[in-house]
Amino acid sequence: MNNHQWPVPEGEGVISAPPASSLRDENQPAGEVERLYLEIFDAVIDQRLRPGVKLTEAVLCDAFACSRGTVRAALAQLQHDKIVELQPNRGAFVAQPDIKETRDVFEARRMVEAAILDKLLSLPDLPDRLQQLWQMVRQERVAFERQDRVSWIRLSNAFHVQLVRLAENEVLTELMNSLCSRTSLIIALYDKPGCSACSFDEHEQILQHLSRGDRQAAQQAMRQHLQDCEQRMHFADRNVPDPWTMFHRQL
Amino acid sequence: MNNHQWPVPEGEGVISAPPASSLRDENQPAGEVERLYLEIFDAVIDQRLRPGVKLTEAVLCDAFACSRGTVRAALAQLQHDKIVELQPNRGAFVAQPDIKETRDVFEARRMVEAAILDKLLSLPDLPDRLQQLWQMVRQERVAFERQDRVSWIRLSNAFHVQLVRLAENEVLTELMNSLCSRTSLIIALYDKPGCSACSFDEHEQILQHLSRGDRQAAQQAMRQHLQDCEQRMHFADRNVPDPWTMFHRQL
DNA sequence: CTGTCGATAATTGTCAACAATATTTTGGAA
DNA sequence: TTCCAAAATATTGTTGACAATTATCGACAG
Repeated sequence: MNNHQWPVPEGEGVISAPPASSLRDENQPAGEVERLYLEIFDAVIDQRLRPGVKLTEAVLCDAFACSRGTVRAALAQLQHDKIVELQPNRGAFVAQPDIKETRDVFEARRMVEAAILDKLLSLPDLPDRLQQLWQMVRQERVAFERQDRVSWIRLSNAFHVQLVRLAENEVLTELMNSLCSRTSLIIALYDKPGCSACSFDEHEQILQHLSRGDRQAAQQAMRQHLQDCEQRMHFADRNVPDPWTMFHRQL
Repeated sequence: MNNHQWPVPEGEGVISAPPASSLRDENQPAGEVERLYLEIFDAVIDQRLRPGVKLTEAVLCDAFACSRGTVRAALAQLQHDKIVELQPNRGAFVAQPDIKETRDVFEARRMVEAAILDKLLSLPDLPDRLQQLWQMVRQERVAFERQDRVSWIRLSNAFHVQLVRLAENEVLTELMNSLCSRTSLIIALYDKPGCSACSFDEHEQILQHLSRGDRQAAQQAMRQHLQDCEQRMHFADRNVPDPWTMFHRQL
């Protein structure tokens, strides 16, 4: 299992094997549709499925050996998470967030993550809880140094999600999970590989401020981090995935 | 259309006709499943479907004259929004948020709504935009005075959603929509009808502080408003919807 | 009377076929 | 050749049926 061949927009070749663990919680009993959901979700986040690619139902249910009913259920859920766009009678496409959505997502993240930092700083044992995050930042550095872009994006998201998880609020955790996955799509569309600076460095700084209990500095660092990320997006010469698909989406 | 007979836990009689407009945005082309989604969603928010009630697929597709595939798709989406709980091979139940979830939802709301007030206060033409909200508060008062509990809850939610909408951020709006609907479920479960004080009064105060541009007071009023609402919840003698259902949910 | 086991009934999970819609190809005329 | 129309193909939307699982009821032993 798990070594299917994804539909590729152009001739990008066979994708590498998907990673074992997902960003999302695996608390549910996980039926057939949940498996498909996670499979496609991961593929989009890892950019094995580029934004704008059409997800033909027949291809999917062939790739995963399941019926179209299952595929449709999974796609419906993904649409609800804004990971795919479901056009009536046309089919499902990996979502292509526009400039407005980019602005909204990052603004929401700045708001929510600032509030979360505030709460975290009121925890008495915060430095202890931060241990695992230091570990995570080290992994980020490794992924960055060996140019492993997929792992880097995945770990970068995981950092923010794990940070929220420390607040022990399920609602906020799921919320951040959703925002992070949408951010991944945005990065896939608008970020230039060359420009993706050392964000693990900024993560490290945030951790330092947090463990020192410096509220002001932590807030500022997080705000700057998110703002930097947003401003790395280039909307002019966008990362067009596939002229054929673009044409048929009337853009 | 729209005058179906909902499955009722005990002998609560026939439900009243559902209201015309929904809380949720109706931007999508609205397929068959979207209709079902909204129908069930509204019924839950309006408490015509009480928490814990089982939603049998056959009953639903009989009530709305559609196939089970449609019903399953709608239920899957509702599960994703935490409006219904989908137990594998057991069926769908209207969600019953527990104490922890209640805490988390209200904490998330305090965080997000505080941040939103901050943003709103930076808008130059805020007082103009607040016009429609004054109108809304008046409606709340009317609903409260004629003891129309359903309209009151609906309008109370709408107030918060509309307030967020002024910030012109789609992501935040949808987020608040989700949080408000979950709040409705919580109120249905844990609030005593008698105790639901004059919250429209608190809404009015928030508006006053906002139109005066008094950041400190507005923040405090919103915080207090949400905290009051949360503390009106009584977890001891909970509003048990149906012993039969409760039993089979292993509680 | 209570609790356990087994058969029956009801409900969900999955699938395959059909109808509706959209896309591609084909054919012909300017 | 280029453009337009219409048949042909492909894909999605919907439905109904069947298999798998679970809930209900009744018989029976303790």
